Amino acid sequence: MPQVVVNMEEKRRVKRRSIPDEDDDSESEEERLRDQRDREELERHLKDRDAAATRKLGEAKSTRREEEFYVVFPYISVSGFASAVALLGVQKVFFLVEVGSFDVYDKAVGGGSGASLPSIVLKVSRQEYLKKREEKIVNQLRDEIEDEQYLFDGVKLTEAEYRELRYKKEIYELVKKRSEDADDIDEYRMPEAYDQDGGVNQEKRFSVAMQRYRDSGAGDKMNPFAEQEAWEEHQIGKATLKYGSKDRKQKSDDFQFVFEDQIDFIKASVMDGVNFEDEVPSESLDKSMEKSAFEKLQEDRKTLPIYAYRDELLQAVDNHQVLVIVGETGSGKTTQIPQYLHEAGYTKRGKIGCTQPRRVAAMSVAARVSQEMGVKLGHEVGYSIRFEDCTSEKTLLKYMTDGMLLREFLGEPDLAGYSVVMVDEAHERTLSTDILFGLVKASASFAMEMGRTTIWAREGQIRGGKLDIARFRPDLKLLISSATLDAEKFSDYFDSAPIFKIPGRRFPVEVHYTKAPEADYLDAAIVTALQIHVTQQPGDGDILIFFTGQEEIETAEEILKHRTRGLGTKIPELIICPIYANLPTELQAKIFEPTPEGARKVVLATNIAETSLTIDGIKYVIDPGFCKMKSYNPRTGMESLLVTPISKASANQRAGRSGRTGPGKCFRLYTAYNYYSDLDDNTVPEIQRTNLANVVLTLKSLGIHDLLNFDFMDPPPAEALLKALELLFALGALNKLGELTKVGRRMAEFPLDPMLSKMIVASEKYECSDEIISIAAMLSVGSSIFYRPKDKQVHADTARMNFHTGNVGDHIALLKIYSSWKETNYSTQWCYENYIQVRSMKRSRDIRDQLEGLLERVEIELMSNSNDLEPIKKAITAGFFPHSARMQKNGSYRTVKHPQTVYIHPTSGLAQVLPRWVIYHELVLTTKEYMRQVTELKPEWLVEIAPHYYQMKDVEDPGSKKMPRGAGRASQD
DNA sequence: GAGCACTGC
Repeated sequence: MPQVVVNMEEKRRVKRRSIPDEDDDSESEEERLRDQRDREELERHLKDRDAAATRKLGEAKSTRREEEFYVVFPYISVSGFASAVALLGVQKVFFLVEVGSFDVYDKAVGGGSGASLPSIVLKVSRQEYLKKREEKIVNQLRDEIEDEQYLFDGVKLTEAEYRELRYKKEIYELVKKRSEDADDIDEYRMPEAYDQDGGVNQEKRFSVAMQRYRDSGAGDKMNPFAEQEAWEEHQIGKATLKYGSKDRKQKSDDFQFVFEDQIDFIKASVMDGVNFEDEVPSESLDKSMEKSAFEKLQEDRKTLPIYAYRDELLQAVDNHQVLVIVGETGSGKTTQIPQYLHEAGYTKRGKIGCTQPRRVAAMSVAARVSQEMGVKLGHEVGYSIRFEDCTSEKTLLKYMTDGMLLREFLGEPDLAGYSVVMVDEAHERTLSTDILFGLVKASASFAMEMGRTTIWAREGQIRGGKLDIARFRPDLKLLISSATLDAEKFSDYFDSAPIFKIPGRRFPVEVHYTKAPEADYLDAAIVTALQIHVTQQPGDGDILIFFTGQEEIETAEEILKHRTRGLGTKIPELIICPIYANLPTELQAKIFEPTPEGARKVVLATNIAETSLTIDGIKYVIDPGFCKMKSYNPRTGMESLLVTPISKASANQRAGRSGRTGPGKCFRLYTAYNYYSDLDDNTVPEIQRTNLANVVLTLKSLGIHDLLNFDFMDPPPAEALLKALELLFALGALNKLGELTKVGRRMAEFPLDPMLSKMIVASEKYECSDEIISIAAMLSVGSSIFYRPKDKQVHADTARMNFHTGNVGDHIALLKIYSSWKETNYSTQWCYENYIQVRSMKRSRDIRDQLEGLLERVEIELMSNSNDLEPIKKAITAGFFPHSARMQKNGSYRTVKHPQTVYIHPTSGLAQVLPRWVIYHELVLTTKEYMRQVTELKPEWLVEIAPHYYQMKDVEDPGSKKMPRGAGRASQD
């Protein structure tokens, strides 16, 4: 029976593991010793093949030819074990693994007896194993190759065909010779029971074995050899031919691809499937056909795993103010919980809000729930995302993006309209959820200090991390839903809030690791994909490979095309689908097209496929273990994108992508040891690696003064906070006491970086708000405006330079782009002609519209002054004066305030012009320290606009400035 | 002569 696991018991268990010194030493000591033993075993294993650890390509590859390797037998019986030992010439039992758990090494057991063993990993001799495989090659190749002999004589071959054939022949000779030498084939015979003629007819033997395997099905645990056979078959298939194939040429290609360059995987664990067998009961299917769609939806609701927990859940919500809900994918938590709460009457006291990290999620979930409730979207059920508020007075269930709720917080700090707030997907730890948590907790602990009475706090009264404008809301329920890993952490953060667990529904996923680290993961990924493609039935599932970015995806695409080119029908068709966020939308659609019969799709994706979009039909996931991650250096104010190893949470998320429509497999291009010891448990939360200027402004405008003591779940580096405070002070958003000024209050209204907000606020003075909001909108869509296809780079670049005539600077160029587009009545054709991405332009139009609305709110008149660029540049300077740089003699630049050497980004219109003084939008660290989006300015503007920040000595002639201190040049020189 | 993972307001 389902049960509420509210749970001190559960908590204690986990505590014990993480804090070993606590009360029960004996057990943790034992655990520690066991861990150590496992570790030692593992390290020994690693030492055995230490050459593998090299980063060099050649060496790493050579390790694939090691003399010993490991075979995994899951669910094996004792007799099965004995047969396996005999069959494979086992040299050593390496260790035992419990299947069905990630904690392979954690839970490895020492003994080998017992009636039902868990999985066994055996160390076998490669040579022995090869012999066995080769015997099969001989049988299958012989006839075909002999058939082809005549080709050498009569027919003129192409070079490729000739080599192919020769290669095949060589292998044949080699194999034949070896099996003749080793006249001990019988030693490797399949066990008698599998061998109807007791003997020599190898082909029959294999087909019998294969038949048994097919009959028994992959998941059949009654047949101890089923999985083993499947595994072997897979191994054999990888190295040789597709079993039963009639296409000769295909086989030779297999050799070309896989035999030479094969990657060995160890199946290490299985992510258990949960409840995947209890789909809609079949007998109810017929009945439901007759019912209305609405009734059917109601029935579907009852088949969700969460349905069984409905009453307990409502009880738990009733009893606790904060509840952490652990619901795995497919449990139905996002759609059902708000409905349950509504049915239980919570909506009588106020709305139920449910936050999502992504816009599409908020929209689609709302649409689904409105269907289930039989109401029109936007009435009782609605959603609210930026640019689109689909709610009304009637709305009771409101799905929204987390950033949207944060914005609402600004206008309504007690969330008066809500009776329940549910933060979904909290484990993703977006910037907004982290801030929301801090805010809610501050208000909750404030409530606890003040007791049960409802209290209005007077503004400014309470300091030290507590809200001063929030009203205590003892009736507000907070639900936090998260994936398994983080639940304890959330619970601890919210003063041991109870945890409610709901099982999910997904299919099991086999996880395979490489035996040795792969030095070139791009190549390894491609080889693995081809291995899968060639050896597995087409049509059984598509492949998803994770890469770090566009460039990698493009090269992978080329290599794949190159390797499959000219093979025509020799291998099943392979459809290559690249996907990344910057890919034009019409090309993105390709991945959602169903795979044609007899073909296989291979999707080359960035992280976008990890959470943001789901592709049906994926059965194989290849995970090289890297992604690009933004990091921010608060000291230099420099951002950079670094290729970083992913976290365990990420790796599991990726693996799970293969088990959405059926059992899946995940091939990790790193070793199990890497996984357990090198990968972090969780990705560093965004709040710890980003520029906090906007966060600080938001919190300040909510009346939170003491940011250094604000209770963040994972506090950001103090340096980043101080840097943000310093910047806000310089911009005039905060006064010397760190309090929000009038300027700051206006700035906080804009959903932009504070420097952009300041630029807009300052545009009032320079009477050019119309132009400035266009620039701000263009700047905030970022760098995806220009479209630069590989084959038309020159055209794209000349098109771009057209906007730079007169060396007006990048900001003005962006303005020109926007206004030209507007003049063509927002023409798509115009965008194509100028190599500009329509999507980005539409987005900047949306942002601009929003900003225009907000101008009214902060009472800034929309004024245009397009003929004179100087006021526009001055307004930009008013926002970006801390980002000034001066040219040095060698053409590099030096930032004025916190001196460091930087360069103009080559894509800038001013890259060749090199003005004496520039102002830049952002610093990025790529191959060099670059300033992106640069505009020329007059140095005296700095002193005029920001006298508190610059003095004359900062901006005078470089000649005097560059001299060392006290070198005798007075500043008046 | 570089190179922009992904969200969100």
